Amino acid sequence: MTTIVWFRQDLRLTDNPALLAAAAAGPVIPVYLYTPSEDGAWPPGGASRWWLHQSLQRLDEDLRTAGSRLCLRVGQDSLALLLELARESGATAVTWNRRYEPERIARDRVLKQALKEAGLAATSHNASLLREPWEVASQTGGPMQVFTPFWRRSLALGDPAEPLPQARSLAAPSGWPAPTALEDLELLPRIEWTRGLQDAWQPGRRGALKQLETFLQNSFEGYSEQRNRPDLGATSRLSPHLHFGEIGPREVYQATRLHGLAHGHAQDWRQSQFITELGWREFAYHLLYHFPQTPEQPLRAKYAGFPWKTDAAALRAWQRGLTGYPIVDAGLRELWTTGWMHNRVRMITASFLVKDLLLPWNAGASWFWDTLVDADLASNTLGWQWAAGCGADAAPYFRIFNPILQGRKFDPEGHYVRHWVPELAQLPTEWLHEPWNASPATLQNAGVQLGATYPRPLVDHDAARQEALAALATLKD
DNA sequence: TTTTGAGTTGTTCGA
DNA sequence: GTCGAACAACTCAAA
Repeated sequence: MTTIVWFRQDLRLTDNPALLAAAAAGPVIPVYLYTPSEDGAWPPGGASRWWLHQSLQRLDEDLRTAGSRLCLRVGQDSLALLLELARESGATAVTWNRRYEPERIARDRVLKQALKEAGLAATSHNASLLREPWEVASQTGGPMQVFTPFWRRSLALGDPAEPLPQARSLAAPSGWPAPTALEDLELLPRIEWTRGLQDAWQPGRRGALKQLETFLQNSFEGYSEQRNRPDLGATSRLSPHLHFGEIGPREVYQATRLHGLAHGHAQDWRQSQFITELGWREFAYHLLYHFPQTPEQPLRAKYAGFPWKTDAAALRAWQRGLTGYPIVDAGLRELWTTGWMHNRVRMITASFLVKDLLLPWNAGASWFWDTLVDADLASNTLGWQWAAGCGADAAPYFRIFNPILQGRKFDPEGHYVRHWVPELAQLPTEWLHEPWNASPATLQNAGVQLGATYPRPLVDHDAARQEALAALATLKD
């Protein structure tokens, strides 16, 4: 039996249940279908497309090493493309690993039925989550909305399945479908702006494994404290690799277990902050699955009436890292340049957008969606709703980040700000996170002219905080 | 059914 | 400078 293996967000050969099952049954035709219109309101943004281009190239190389190749197609309709590929190749089965975006779930359900009606076997698998979103439930069978009990229940189900081995060999079909060039997917921008991405990342399986190994060796031990320091590079940076499935969470889980056992953490590696972060990824998918409206609508309905402002100039200043708050600007510039932002700084910049500027969280979510290489509908939605206070397990209304204190606390030497906001690099650390409070002589010595070489603060944080508290008070039913 | 305890990531104020 | 309390009320999960 020849099987079409439909790659989606599982761009790897190892721990890939769809591929393994197909390879056991006979020849396989690996395909990737680029159909952005099927992602509804959330087609991949520019940074994600760049990553996807690189990752598909790496996947094709890996498949060729295994005696196979990746067949690409572009279109509007996955079903039509799959039926056409089946006709061309004589394949009698289609298999894939599941995606969990609401739009995709609905389409996949229809598609699977249609494939079966067309006489093709159609099966799907789980490659991207430790547990299916419906496996974890409260005692009454409903969805969980608080992280800690969710994760406790998830762990109580036992360790997730071990990762699957790579298929030993991939038999080629009697004839390959007509080739489509990767360039025809037009994933790369017409204007060359991807230098910063290229310098920061190595997309693909090999880069993912290297990243994981480096992280476990160097940063796993002090992770629970150092992960909050954007100046230290102590996070795993696995998010884009996980998003595209170049490595699976089961593999990360097992590698962490092996590392933990080898380093004397026989009991407590499961409770480690790093494993808990995998738990947050699971929780994000759980929430997206059970509350499919949340990419657009606040989970807490009363927030639909929040008096957000409209201020295109302020939004643009935030997007470009020109708010006048150094830690905020550093984060947004890191994002713009590398397609990624440190998690602590994501919280700071998000809090600034929604609480200091009173701009809608959706505007921030959209910007992140366009600029992140790890843009993931589940995680992005959870993060922004958390920051805005309208999501599950949301921050209490009075938790408003002070960008000066956050900067001092988590970038104490100022290395992070100096790197991303070089026009402030000569300022003494004392004033780095609040340049407007430095004396004229200090500013002059550092070559800083507020309002000229670096913006004055867009808003006064203390006043903005009061305004946010007042706005939140209007929500009381 | 009712009750109870708890809830990723913070800041400010006053003693 | 340090420390603890207050900051709303709500929702969820489990007993």
